[in-house]
Amino acid sequence: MAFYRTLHSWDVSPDEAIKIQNQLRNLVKVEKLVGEIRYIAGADVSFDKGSNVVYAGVLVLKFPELEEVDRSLVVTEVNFPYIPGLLSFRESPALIKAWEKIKIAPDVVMIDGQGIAHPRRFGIASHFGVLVDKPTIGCAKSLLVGVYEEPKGEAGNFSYLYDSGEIIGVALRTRDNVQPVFVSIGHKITLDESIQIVMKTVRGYRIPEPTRQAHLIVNALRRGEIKPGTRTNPEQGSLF
DNA sequence: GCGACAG
DNA sequence: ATCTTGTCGC
Repeated sequence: MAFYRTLHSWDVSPDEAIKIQNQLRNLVKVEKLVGEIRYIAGADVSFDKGSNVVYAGVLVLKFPELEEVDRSLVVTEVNFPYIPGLLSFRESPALIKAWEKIKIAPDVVMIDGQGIAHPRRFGIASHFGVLVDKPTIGCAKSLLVGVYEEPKGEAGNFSYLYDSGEIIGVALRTRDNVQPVFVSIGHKITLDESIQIVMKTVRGYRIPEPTRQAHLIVNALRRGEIKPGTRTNPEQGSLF
């Protein structure tokens, strides 16, 4: 039963959603991580074609081993459409439902989407971070806003992402000569730490393990290959 | 008005 | 996001 706070309704119009973002953006904190990282979580959602059924999941991995220690998978419905800049209002409700069932609260959460690399500096990673009051990192596969120079070809190189003259994130090469990912601060973390953590959780694929594993698991859930629930669910047997 | 636009 | 086989390159 991980903690989270309700700061607003999800049953809002796009215009109201924008107002909420402009209000909550002031709650985002940029600060160094406190203490060592013991657990890192990955969160993602999956959909069927033109369906409003959402399959959401939060996976908790031990750091730096990246072995799964907890998971929460839920199936719900959504009606808010996908609108660039308002992704959080479509995916966060389901992610929060999965989050509240987690037993092991992670020290940092990696989310498939932008953090402050957003028009109003309040992408889904920042929004989710503020709601669960945990450090979060935004790791997106494509660009939403900003300009950047192509980073050098080898893994580990990055170039800053700028928007309106300010640095909002980086284009980070996680694999040699492979399309970079876009990393930005979500909440309660620094950009440097975010970059380091992403690189430390990359295991041979472009996408770092937390979000990659979360993506694989919610897709398996959508295809009916696995059932919703928690790692500590009686129906699923014991932990180890 | 035109083009861009996380998942 | 999702629909999908083969194909090019390290």
